[in-house]
Amino acid sequence: MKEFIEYILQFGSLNHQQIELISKKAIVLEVKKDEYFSEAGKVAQQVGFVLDGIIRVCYYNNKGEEITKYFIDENNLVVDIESFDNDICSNAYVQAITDCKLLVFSKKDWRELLDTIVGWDAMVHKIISKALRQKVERRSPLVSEDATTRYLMFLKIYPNVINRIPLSYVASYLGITQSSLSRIRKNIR
Amino acid sequence: MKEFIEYILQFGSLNHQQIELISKKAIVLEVKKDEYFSEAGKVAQQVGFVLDGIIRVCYYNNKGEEITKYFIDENNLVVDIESFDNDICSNAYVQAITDCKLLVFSKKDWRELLDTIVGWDAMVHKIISKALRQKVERRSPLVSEDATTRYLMFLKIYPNVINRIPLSYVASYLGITQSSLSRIRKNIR
DNA sequence: ATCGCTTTTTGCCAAATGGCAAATCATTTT
DNA sequence: AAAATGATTTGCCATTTGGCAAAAAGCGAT
Repeated sequence: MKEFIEYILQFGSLNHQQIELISKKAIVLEVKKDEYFSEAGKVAQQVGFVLDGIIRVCYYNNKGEEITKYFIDENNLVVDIESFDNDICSNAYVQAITDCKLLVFSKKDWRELLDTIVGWDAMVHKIISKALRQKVERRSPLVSEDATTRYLMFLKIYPNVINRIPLSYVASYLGITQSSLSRIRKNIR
Repeated sequence: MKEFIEYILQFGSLNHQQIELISKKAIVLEVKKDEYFSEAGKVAQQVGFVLDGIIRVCYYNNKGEEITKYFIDENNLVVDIESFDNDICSNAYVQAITDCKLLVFSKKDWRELLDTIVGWDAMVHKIISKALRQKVERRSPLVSEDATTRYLMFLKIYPNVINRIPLSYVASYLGITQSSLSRIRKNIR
């Protein structure tokens, strides 16, 4: 819980009472390795915050290939915001790729907080904008780099992920095959 | 001007007086082909709206290659928001790639509007969020596709850009060489 | 330690893309 | 029209990456 409060206070200030209100709504949810936090074709119902573990967001492209869009590790928010906000079906799977412990808010509670806490709305906007900017900055530069550079960029961005998840997820994130990635790693050593 | 008002009204409602206030602050700016609207190393000073022409946003990567991050065509907002909001130096060039006519707001005027018009702040948030989401959705899927698919995706996203700009910009957007792109176009015909 | 399962590496060859320079095409200037 | 300039295409070959299947390595359960 402490981690989450610290996280949100980066984006604005709240008094004790407001923090208390928010804290009371959060519950701890465990999601086992390979289970889904939310799924394509369904409406996202929760906002989560990763206390422990690694999540990935993925989808299937036209050719049926599974593409990992990004990873989310400890002390980051996890929510399919487009789906959650607009009550529309998501087209992405949000999957735990290690056993995870999350702090979650139901949509009802989350909306209550937005209506109750003055300024929370603006803070959430900031949080979401920052997350979106991060997504642009992280994935889109990969487009113009070769496979080796992509892998090195991945290592910089997610330094504590590489040893905890299957190589195939990283390969699909980088847009290269698993065997290419394996060869690249050999060359780097 | 009409175009801009229509554009912003998609994101919320404003009364006549508010629209008047906003309209009064806007001025028309012409930017000639190849000139810059804002530059890397400087702080973005204006918010623009493209009335006519095409803009691109680009940067130089580690290897000194010029990378086009995205294009902005008619009836879209153009602003280096990170730089503009936080008064920090930008790392991207915003360049007219055809002769352009823009509607622009100075930072001072823009901030005055944010302080004056109730709800404008929220609308701007929505506009920026949508633009960010669009960037994620457009560029990042390219990572996992081959060059031909990337080009076809580009055509879908920017159908009225291809005949108005040099091929080299498209190639740098797609992360492929100009000669590869030329061959791909031959194969598609 | 062994078995069974999953993940990662490797070999072999094919396909895609890059690099560079020359040729072609298009557009503007004189 | 001719010349000059810039953009695009093409040829040739090198390099990178993919595809597929087998081998090797890692890991938990017995």
